[in-house]
Amino acid sequence: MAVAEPESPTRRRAPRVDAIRNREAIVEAATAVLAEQGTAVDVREIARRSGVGMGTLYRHFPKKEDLVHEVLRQEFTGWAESARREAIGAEDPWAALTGFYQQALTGYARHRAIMENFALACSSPDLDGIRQLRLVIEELCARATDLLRPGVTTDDLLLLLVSLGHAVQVTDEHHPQRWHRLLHISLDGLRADHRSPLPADAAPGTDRKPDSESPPAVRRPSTQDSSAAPRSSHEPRRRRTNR
Amino acid sequence: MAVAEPESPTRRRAPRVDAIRNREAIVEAATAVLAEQGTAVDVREIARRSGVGMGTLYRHFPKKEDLVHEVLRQEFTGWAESARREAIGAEDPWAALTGFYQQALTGYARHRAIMENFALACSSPDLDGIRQLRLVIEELCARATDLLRPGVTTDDLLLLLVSLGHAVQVTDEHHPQRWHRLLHISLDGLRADHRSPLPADAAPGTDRKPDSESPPAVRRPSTQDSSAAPRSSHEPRRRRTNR
DNA sequence: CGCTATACGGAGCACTTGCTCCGCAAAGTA
DNA sequence: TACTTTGCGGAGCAAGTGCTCCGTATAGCG
Repeated sequence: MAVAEPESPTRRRAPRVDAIRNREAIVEAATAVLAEQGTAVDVREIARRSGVGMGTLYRHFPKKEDLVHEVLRQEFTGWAESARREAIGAEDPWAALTGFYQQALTGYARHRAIMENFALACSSPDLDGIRQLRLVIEELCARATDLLRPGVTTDDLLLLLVSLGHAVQVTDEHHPQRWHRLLHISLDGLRADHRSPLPADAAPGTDRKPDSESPPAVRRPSTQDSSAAPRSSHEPRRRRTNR
Repeated sequence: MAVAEPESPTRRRAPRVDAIRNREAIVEAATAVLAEQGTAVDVREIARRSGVGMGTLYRHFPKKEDLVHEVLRQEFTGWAESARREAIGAEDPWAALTGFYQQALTGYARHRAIMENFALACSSPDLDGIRQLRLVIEELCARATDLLRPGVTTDDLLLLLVSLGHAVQVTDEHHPQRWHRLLHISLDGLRADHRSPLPADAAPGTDRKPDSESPPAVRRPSTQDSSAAPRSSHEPRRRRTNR
């Protein structure tokens, strides 16, 4: 079957300069808008800010998702690179770790689209920048291993980052510095002077019986819900004999 | 001016039984749906699940917001009551505190609408249930004050709750137990054996210069952005002389 | 300059979602 | 039962949003 020709005989012209300029303007505007408002923005807003029509935007990025992906790719890659530079620069492993959190929470936790996707992407990183970021954290974790309490994993550090990132967003408007206290507390909790072992990640044979105690009345939103519900909760209630 | 008459001369009939039944069905369905999907649900979905038409739903709750508010009121109040019961029941202050977090994160952190509004509502609690919840935490904090590191406030505990609640939601699908490790770490960081003082909440004269170091390139989404931007970032780029 | 491949803009389509309107059914009353 | 008041359902409106279509402009090439 015909493979996409690596160098077609009928060479396509190089892209026009205005096309290149427009593409860059779109990405630039999208970066700002996605940082401010997250991925829920109206595409028209991006088009307006970049001074470009909808047609132009959609030729360069056929789906909104494509544009978002491109922006996130750039942002995460840039983040990973600067984080790696800082990590290499610091000689004290603990300072490197705390510095990483400071940088991340001060600089990136307010980027709405980044934080929206960071959590998702951590489980299945489809973006290369995220993989690189994970590598940096792995390295920080490895270097500080003697200072960290035993059993702390890269995933713990990542989840802490996501968790604190949310705290930053939540407090940003009214108490923009409050998250520092939480970071301080968490980092202290990570230190090696705590000998008590951390609970297992996935608990196959936990001693907590599934649903016997505290959580009252709030149903699990996910699947398995139906196992406890008397009827499929998506089915409309039987309507009373009307009219 | 005429106050709403406490007992009008023309007494309105009591509401019909079917109206009462429908109202309850709506609230019940809305509770489930809001827990599962958050406040972004389609109102039609609530109507369908409660076996009621749109007209009925909107007579009982003229705005979607009214329905959401009613559901959240009930949920937060129930949460606060059960939390208070548990807090009173426990004799060990530390066990009471950890038990509260366990209950909250196991039972309520998966309730999407609750978590959406919890953060917002903590700053300006418009719901009575949230105020009650805060009181419970205040009490837990006061009772455990000797076991907590100096300077820990109710707001710290609340922010920690919001932060960990997000961690629960994020990991719920693929690693449903992982948040326990983070809770363990955070609680250890809260203990009294840490003597290092926590950073100030709002830092009026912080020694960190505003924008001199780490945070690279990510613009603050909120106001004050314009102070650094060369032009109002909401204004479209000057279009090139076209056609 | 003239020609053509390339790129552009924005009206408009399709779909979603909050909410309304109104003809009709049913509960309550006598 | 006859009648009034209250309540009901769901089609449909208005506004928002992702995306397309197509007539027109322009960059690049000779």
